[in-house]
Amino acid sequence: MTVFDKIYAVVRRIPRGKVATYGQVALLAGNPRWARVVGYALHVNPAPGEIPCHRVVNRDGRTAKAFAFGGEDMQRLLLTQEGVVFRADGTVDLAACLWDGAS
DNA sequence: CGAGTGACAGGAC
DNA sequence: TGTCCTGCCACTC
Repeated sequence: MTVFDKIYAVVRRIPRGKVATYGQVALLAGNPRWARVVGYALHVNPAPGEIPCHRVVNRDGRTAKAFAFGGEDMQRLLLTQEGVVFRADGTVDLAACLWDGAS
């Protein structure tokens, strides 16, 4: 069980309509210092159809610019379709849609 | 094997 | 309030 596997497992647990921050995923994966690794893990993203990487945003609720599976608009669209609330500035309303990790 | 880089976070200035 | 600097882990050159 590598760190990547843990990260993927956590990301896969993110329920539909909710989002998690890199720090949150890193913490659930076992170590809060793995935020960068989380980013790298999602960057390589071996299973785009299985790992909802679009549900992972930075601590500001802003989506990553270097998104590789369809662009920022695609990520925003996918999240919106799942019920995630976006603010006017294009950021996710973390106060309402942040995954608590209890699921 | 050593150095550099990266979808980040947190604390400091 | 906003921006800069550092720390961490894994991966590539």
